[in-house]
Amino acid sequence: MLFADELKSDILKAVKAIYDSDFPTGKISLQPTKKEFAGDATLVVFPFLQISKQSPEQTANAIGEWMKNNSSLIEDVNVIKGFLNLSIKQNLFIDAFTKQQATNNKQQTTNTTLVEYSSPNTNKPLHLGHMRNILLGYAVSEILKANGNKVYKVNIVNDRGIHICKSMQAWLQFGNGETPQSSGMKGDHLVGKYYVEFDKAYNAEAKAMMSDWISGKFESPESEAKYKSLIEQLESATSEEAKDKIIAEIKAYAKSVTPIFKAVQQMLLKWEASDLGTLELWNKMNGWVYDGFDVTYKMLGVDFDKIYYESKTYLLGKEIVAEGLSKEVFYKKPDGSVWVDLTAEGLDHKLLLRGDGTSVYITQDLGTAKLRYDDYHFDKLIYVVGNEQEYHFKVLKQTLKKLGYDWWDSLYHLAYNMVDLPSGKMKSREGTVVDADDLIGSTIEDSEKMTRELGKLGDFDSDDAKNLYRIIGLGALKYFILKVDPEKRMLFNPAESIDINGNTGPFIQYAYARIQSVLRKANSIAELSSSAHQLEVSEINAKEKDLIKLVLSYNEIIAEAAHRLSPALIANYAYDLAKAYNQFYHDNVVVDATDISRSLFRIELSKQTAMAIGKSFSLLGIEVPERM
RNA sequence: GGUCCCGUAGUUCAAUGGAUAGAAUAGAAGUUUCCUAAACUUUUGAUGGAGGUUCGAUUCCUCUCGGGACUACCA
Repeated sequence: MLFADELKSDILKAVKAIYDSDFPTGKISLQPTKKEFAGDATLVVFPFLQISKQSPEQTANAIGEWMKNNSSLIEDVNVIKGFLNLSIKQNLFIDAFTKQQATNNKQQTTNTTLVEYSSPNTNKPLHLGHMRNILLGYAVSEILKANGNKVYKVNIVNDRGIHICKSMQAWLQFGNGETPQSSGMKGDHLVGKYYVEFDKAYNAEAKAMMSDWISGKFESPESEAKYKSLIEQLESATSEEAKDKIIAEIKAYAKSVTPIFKAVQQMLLKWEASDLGTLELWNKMNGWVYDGFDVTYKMLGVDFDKIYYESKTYLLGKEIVAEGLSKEVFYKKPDGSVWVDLTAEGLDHKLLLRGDGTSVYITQDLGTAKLRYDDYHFDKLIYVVGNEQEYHFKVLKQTLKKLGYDWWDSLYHLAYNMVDLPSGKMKSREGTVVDADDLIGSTIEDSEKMTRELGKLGDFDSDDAKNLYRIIGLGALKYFILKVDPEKRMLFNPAESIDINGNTGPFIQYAYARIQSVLRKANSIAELSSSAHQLEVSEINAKEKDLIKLVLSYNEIIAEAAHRLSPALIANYAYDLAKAYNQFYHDNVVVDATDISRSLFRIELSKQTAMAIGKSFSLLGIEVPERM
């Protein structure tokens, strides 16, 4: 809050003077005064009652009286119940505002922070869930940067494994050599298409196989034995639940022995053996995907300082596992698998290495965490990952702790909840995902439609207009996602698309564009631009004061948002600015040739407001238009 | 079963333990001689339930009812 430190210091003096008692600064509760009451800052006096031994009103009156007589900050006070409302002298706001330009004091820290976000698989295009991740990761990075941290944005691409082999196999079987060029499809969509093709073929083959089994035809003695034993279990199962479980097991088994799946498994083995043909195909298809992702990342305006590839890092964790074994913090089971016992930490036993010596997800994450520490010696490593992986990150941290890495507590899992559709959860298998590129495209189309309906095109040429639709569409989309607290599930209705009125990106963009228009008008008035007048006002009205307060709280908001890793805070701040400006605008003539010093002041206020909006939005990765 | 997250106007979202729980949208009613009406003004309407701690609880604790996630030799 504005002047909080100065006020607190005076309040302490008051308490000392009246009650002859020292009070801990941290326990002073100061908050902005609510709109309905007179004043700028409100002191909650309940904490002082122990010292004062008086009623809340009496205490508030006593402190208020002292402040009014002795504090150089205070103009007036009023008491309502246990709340002391303090009115701060107007000229302090004016002074602070006019000095603002010179003292844009951004705190500098030497903290190195890594933010990992996006982390896509290379077998399908990005969807709405990824967008929440990407926008959150980018915004958090920018906010930390603005607060003086040294930030590196990193991405880890899951470019290897069974999933990409599925797309590759389907492409070989059904692709007829189709490429992004030949099909005109974006590379990631093309590869995603074959992932779906795989799933179709896979299910069809499994179904055929099961009907063969039912009619007594078996492609191998192993299947026959397995099937018959499962059927026996099914017959002896008593509960519906147990039966369902066995049926699911039969289905899973059928899938695992389909020809297409066996081909995929072969392919993975060949990949791991560095088979040239397989690697070539893998490189080719991953290349398509990267080209596709790049388009989407660019469209979203996000970037990375370093990209890690799992194909290069997936073996790293094994050394750590060996190290843990030698330190005896891990243990080996008779089958050769390696485990860590985290029951003392309230977790469970966790597998770190398979019996056959291959690594699992957590093995890789141990490895990449260490690699990153060696690369950057970070003070903090923030993982932007869905909250369904909370358990995973707890295990990861505790395991690193057990290994004795003193940076284990620098890892932070920034968890976000899933995005719901009106029809329920998004499921890629059921085709109920909202594709990121489609969504961006349709939002931009909507903004175009909206703009045309409003007849806003004016003197825009077609490139300008196109750019504007893009800025507004993306602004609406990004703001919509970022204004929601990450921990909350959020509901997204693609049919209704994105709001463009109300607490939205375009509302704020509009306020910005309007200010630019005001500033253009100001420039066109020769008297003002050539004027030697100083920025001088002695009095301000309520709307001006509201706006000044907001503009001046910029640094504080950034610090708070960085502390809480909360883009939503910035989004709300930008909205408050836009709203306060609109209200200010309707109550005041900004550019008034008859009152030059007043105009200069209001123009400066407009400028500062626009800057604050622009900076806030740039932290969120949202562009702001010069006109709209 | 165990662990974790979420329940706030019809709807989508806010609220470091503080005042009469804010916005937006939808509904009702207004405002364009003026720098952008994608704006502004007025109005109707909510903390799942029961206890507890506190001067004071949407917030903290316990129980309960709903929704979800995790609890894989998948990543």
